[in-house]
Parts: sequence; structure tokens; C-alpha cells
Amino acid sequence: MAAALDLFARKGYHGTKISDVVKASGVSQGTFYWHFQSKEQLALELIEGGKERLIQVIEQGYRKHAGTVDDMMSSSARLLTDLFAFADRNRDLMALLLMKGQGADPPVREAVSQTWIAFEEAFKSNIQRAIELGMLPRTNDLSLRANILVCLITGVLSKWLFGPMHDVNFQSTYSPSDIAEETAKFEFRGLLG
Amino acid sequence: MAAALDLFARKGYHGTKISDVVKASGVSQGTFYWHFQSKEQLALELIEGGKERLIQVIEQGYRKHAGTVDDMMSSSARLLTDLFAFADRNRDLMALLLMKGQGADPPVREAVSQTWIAFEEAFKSNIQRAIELGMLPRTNDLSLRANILVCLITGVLSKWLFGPMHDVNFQSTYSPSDIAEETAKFEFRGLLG
DNA sequence: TAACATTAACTGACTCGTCAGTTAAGTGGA
DNA sequence: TCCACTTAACTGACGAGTCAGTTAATGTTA
Repeated sequence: MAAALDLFARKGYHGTKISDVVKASGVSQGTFYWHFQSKEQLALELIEGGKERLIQVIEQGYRKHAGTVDDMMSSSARLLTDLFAFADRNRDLMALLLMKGQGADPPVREAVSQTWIAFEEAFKSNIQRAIELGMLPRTNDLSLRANILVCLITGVLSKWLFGPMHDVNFQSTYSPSDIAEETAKFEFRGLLG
Repeated sequence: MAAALDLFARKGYHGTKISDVVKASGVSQGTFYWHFQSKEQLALELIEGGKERLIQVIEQGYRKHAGTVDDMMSSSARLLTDLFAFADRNRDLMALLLMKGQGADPPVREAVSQTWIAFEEAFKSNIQRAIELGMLPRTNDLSLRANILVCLITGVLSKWLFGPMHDVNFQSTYSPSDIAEETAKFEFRGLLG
């Protein structure tokens, strides 16, 4: 239910009343409880669905062939552009995952955490692949660097989407590809060093 | 009230009942409302106090003299080590600022936002200073890079403190200075490029 | 120094609005 | 007449905030 996601994103889990969701989607409360077991269940379904779509974006960016350093930069930038464009199209989802999920009850928080763990895994296998293809140097602290990279990406994502005020309607002056390119440069230099 | 901060950090704003705070601090509910106007007021006071201490840490790291590139690296690492050590000592505060603040009511969220805006400003003036001292190149997209840097730092901070599961009791395998050094390398290469 | 006054600090049972979830009673299509 | 679906009024729990009163410490007066 898109209406519910919008509300969760704007008002947070606890700030969103079932009565609001119901009003926004034009059905009555009973109808809601016919479709969903509970408020929590609704949130979990939203997150689960979002997670799958998010992971798909990253997995599609999986590098398949070796290439030059420039290739690497541009494929990184492309993956990030895809990711940022996806995030832009789904800012309600991203708001829930990046910020508002924290205000929710344990099971919902758990689902959000699982999403980021999956995200990190997907990214890690991309980096691993790049190393195997000889595009990145082997280092012993790979996992730490991969970690830092993911932090960088989610951090940039948060601020680019929601600005300093964590406002869901925030409009950045940068386009997805602007941000992606600049972030890719950071990534590239950081990982390569 | 340290007890309250601990609870906010672990359970989030809405997850924390006044009755819990009261139980944890060993006073009665009436006493609580004699000391604090409201639950919200309590949270605001906690955040305000934390903000001041946090900003102090960064401002103390203010670069005062020009130096070599190595100087820059080490002073960056020192500032980050201070910051990370502070965060480690105050993980309840950081949990509230980095994660749990999002679940709260608008005034509390606003206070959290203001804290990060101040954080960013403090960092920006550090970078500005480094540019004036000729330690960093002048670029036109400084503000974007500064932004990305702050994202990197808060992102790393979150994951280092709370791990993938956003657990306040998470113990990282890295020490403050390990993380600070690795992050500083990332920062350094990212900013210099 | 004893009796009384004042006030700051504290208590815990209570109120009262809010909201997730329920239910009994429809409605329309096959 | 069964079934998928919808409705609006209802319930009950929960939790923030209140309040009438207790305690103890510090004046104040006679």
C-alpha cells in the first residue's frame, strides 16, 4: 500500500496511525485488518518488498569482465547512478530504511537491519569480484574497507535524499549522476590507495 | 539523567516509557515531573547537552598551523581519533543522535537535526581552514566534498559503534584509532584528489 | 527550646485521551 | 445462499501527565 509507505516515511512508524493510513487509502479500518494481520505486518511487508528491489539494483551492477581503471570508474559510477536513481524514485522506502525504521518496534527494526546486511553483502561481492578480476589490489583489511565504503554510500544517500533536516521532501541541487560520480571518485581513491 | 539516556538509546524515544525511566532512576513518577516539564523536555535537554560536548571535540581539533601533507594526515587522524573515542565513551548519546532520534516527535527530531547541522559546520570550518593554509587544493565543489566527508564520518561512526544490527551494545573489533586512521586515509585521498 | 510556618523534594494512585485491534451487521456478485 | 469484501461503531489497554498529600529540612516567633 503506497499510501501507508508514504505516511510511514513522513511521520515515522509510531507517528502513523492506522486511522490515517485507512483515511489516505480510502478504505475503512476493518478492511485494513482484513488485508493485513497488523500494523507491524504491514511495515514488514513494505520493507521486505523494498529490500528485494534494492538488492536487485545492486546485483544488476555486478561486474562481469575485467577492464581498465577507467572502466572500473565508469562502472562504479554507473552502479551508483542506478542506485541513486532507484533511491530517488523510492524515497519513501529509503526514508523508512535509512531513518524512520529506527523509531519502530523491534521486529521492524530487525527487518531494516536485515535489509542493510543484505545490501552490504551484495556490495561486498561486487568488490570481491573486482579484486578477483584484478581491478582492485588485494588487501588484508578488505572487509574494513568494504565496510567504510558502504558507510560512505549510505551516508551520502541519506544526506542527498533528505538533506540536513531529514526532510522526505528535500530536493537536492545535485542529480543522481552528479552525486554518483563524485561518490565514485571518493570510492575509487579510497579503495585503491 | 544518565538512566534515561540509556533507555532512550536502547529502546528509542517511543519505546521508552516514563514509568521505565522512573523505575531505572529509582524515583517516583511525580518526582520526574517535578524535575522535567515533560518527556520531550527531557529528551531535548539530553540532546542539547550532548551537542555542546560533541561540537567541543571537533573545535578542539581545529588546525592552527600549516604543515606538510604528513602533518595533515596525522592531524586528521588525531581529530578523528578524538571524535571516535568521544563517541565510544558516549554511545548512548550517539545512539540517540545517529539512530533513535529519528523515531521521536518533531521537536526532538529538529533538535537532532540541529546537532548534525552544527557538526557539519564545525567540520566545514576545519576544511576551510586547511584550504586557507594551503594544505588542501581549492575546488569549486568544496561544499559537496565536505558533505560527502561528513557522510563518510557519520556513516563509519554508526557502523563502528552499532554494527550491522544497530545494537547499542555492539563491540567492534577495531579500536578508535584503528578506525580513525583508516577513515582518515579515505578522507585524505577523497579530499585531495 | 518547643510550637508553629514555610517550602523544596518527593510519592503513587489516579485521570483521560489515544489508538491498535475487534465485531456485528451489511452489500453485491456468482 | 454462500462467500469475498467492506463498513462504522465499539472495546480495552496503555501511557503521559496530574494531583492531593507526605516528608524533612530550615526558618520564625514567643
